[in-house]
Amino acid sequence: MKSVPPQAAALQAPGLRRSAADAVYQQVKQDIAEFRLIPGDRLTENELSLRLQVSRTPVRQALYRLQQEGYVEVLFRSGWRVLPFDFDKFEQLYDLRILLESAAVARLCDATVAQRRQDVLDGLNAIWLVPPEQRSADTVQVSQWDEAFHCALVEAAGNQELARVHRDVTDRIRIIRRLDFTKQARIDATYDEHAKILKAIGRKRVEQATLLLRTHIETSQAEVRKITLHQVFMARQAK
Amino acid sequence: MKSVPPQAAALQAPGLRRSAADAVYQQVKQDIAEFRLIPGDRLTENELSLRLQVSRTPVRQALYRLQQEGYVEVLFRSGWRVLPFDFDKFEQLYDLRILLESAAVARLCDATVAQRRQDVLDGLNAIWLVPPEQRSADTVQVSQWDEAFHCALVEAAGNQELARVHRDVTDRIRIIRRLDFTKQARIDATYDEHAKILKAIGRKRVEQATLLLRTHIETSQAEVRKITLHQVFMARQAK
DNA sequence: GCACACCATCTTGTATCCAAGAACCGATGC
DNA sequence: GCATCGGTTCTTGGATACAAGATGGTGTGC
Repeated sequence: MKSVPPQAAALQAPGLRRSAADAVYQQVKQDIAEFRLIPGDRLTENELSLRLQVSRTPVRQALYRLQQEGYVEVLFRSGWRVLPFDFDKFEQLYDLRILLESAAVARLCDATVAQRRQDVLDGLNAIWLVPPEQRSADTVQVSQWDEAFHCALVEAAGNQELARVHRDVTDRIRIIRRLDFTKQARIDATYDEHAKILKAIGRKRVEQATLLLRTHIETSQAEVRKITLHQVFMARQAK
Repeated sequence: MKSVPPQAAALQAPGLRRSAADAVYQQVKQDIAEFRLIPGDRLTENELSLRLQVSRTPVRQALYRLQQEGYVEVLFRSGWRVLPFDFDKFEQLYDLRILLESAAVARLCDATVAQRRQDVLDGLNAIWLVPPEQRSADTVQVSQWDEAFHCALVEAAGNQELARVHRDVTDRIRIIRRLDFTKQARIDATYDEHAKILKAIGRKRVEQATLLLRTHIETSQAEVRKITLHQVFMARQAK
């Protein structure tokens, strides 16, 4: 008989061998992003290991990884805490995001555009350069596409390290960024602005493309600035 | 693999309470940076725990952290390996560094310079704006000051997230960057260029300061591009 | 009622134990 | 001589045991 340690079904991704520690990491990160764990919440390793049916070892591995990435902190012999909201930090992450994406778009406008980059741009055009009646009204869908849009631009610029840092930033602002996609007006604006940016890149207008991108992100940043803790709580209740 | 002497003493930092896992992390990272562990070297958790006189638990914690930061990789049930040199990656990290530091310096030149930033600049001036006869000839010292110079500029710009990413980049390129400070000519150039950059920042010449900085880093990048694996090995033998 | 000491409980940090599989080495068949 | 099979050792991933200290509640002195 094959002895298998008891594990929650959610931890066994079919066809994808990942360690228990990875599974715990993904789960907790998702719990934070989807407001099941609220910034400021306390948690213990025992609690998590009981809930996810693994021992403390992979739980600890996951928590330390999340700590390094700035999601949680360990209180010496006194449990863990999901880091409280720090609006300054979001502001700085948005700043960093503008810097990284502007640089990426500037490079995309360069004369020497590889075929692979063109493929990426074609793929994005197929999503964002569509007639108004073909636009998606699904907020979750548009939210995911928006992330993918910005990540794809950076990936296509060719610097993997830059792309990695950008992915980290994307992960960290996700929790607050998604609150920006609840209004239809913001979705429409996103379609309009992404279309303009793509057209500018296609015509290799460096100045125009970077300016449009910067304005686009700053608009989102300004919206996020209006978000209050109260609103975060409301979004959680709605789940 | 070259046998490394036990360094249990280094694990007991007096007055500084840090966990065994932190100590192992620092030790291994330093071993890599100082060529005691060469890219490509294999190592096992048992070996490390014996050498550093701790159990496998903190060793594993440290290794996983180093893996996340891109220093080592785990081979499933077959030990660990210091990641081989990837010159493309260094190139990309230098690119990213130029981007981050240029942005920081541009902000430092802004009209609204806080007092704290001025303090940082004064501190840097005291080191780099000295008469030629007062310049340090100690390559290790200058190498450390060089790192501190660039990090201080970024810190002073006020975006902590940007500074954090920049610190990570600094850590990752250290191993190859220090090979750039073996020649006296490069040390002299560093003094000259840092002085020019500081003066430009002091006069708030944005264009001039960022251009000088970019050229300064690109020079270093070009030197690094000439470095071969052979040279890395030589530097190690000299230890 | 209130401050304080003390003790039981809880939590993380570290050590050790076990399971599953990779690697290696030697014997064996031909 | 050479390939192959088998088992022994080694390695990581995970589970459990133990240690040191933080926490919180309770009882006591006043």
